[in-house]
Amino acid sequence: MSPSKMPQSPIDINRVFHALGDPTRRAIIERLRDHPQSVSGLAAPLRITLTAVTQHLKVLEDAGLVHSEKTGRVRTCRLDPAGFNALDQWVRDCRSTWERRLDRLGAILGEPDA
Amino acid sequence: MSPSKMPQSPIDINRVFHALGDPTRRAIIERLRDHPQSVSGLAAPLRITLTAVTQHLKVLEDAGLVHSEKTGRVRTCRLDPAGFNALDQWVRDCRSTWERRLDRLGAILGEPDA
DNA sequence: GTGATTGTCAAGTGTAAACTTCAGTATTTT
DNA sequence: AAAATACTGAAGTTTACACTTGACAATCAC
Repeated sequence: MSPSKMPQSPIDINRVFHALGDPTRRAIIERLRDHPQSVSGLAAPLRITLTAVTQHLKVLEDAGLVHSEKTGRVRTCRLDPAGFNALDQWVRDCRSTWERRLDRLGAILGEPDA
Repeated sequence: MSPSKMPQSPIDINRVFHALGDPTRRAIIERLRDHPQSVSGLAAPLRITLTAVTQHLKVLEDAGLVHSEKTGRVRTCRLDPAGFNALDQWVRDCRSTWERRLDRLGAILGEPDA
């Protein structure tokens, strides 16, 4: 594993959920779904200061949900698949467990006298 | 649509994310993955009071992630698919948008002179 | 250069919410 | 009936965090 290939630490699902727990941050994410945005571009429709947006972006980046890079004086933000993959995995895990339970239930119902 | 078939209001994704934003509540959910539990059964491994667990359960139920019913003096809690379906849908929506973007990118790269 | 745009940092405020305590209500056990 | 079990409700505390202000840094436009 080349160290140069590990820019961000492995996703902490804790951070992901905390990040998504805030409505403003989800609003930011849904804006980023359309296309990458600058910080002020993201701030415009939200009724909060630029500073607040920057703080939200920090949380989203630490969660691996957003990636950004600064070119000149403008920071361009885009969605980062990493966090979403982790989230998807968590949901999948939850679902798989109880589908297994349903399968067992189905087996029992299917063979009532086994 | 029979009114008797609509026991809980439609899922509010806002509540779902808020509910999952707390580590203790996710711990509760992961315990419920194994099998249904009583309130005190859930409280045992957590280092908080029974009251706190009850409060967390209220949040989880309002989010449609947990369903419970009281029989005698014991309340039995189990996972509720409704909230998880809504969550899954949200993740899917997010992912689909940017995969469409990747498709467009792929199309452009595939036909550089179209 | 001057001035406008774009963002960052440090420090403070205010509120939501996670948790506690304590008192109370049903149920089950003996 | 008395005691234990399993919760529930009201009210207070304390911490976390969303947001602001104000000062500053860097880049672009003129």
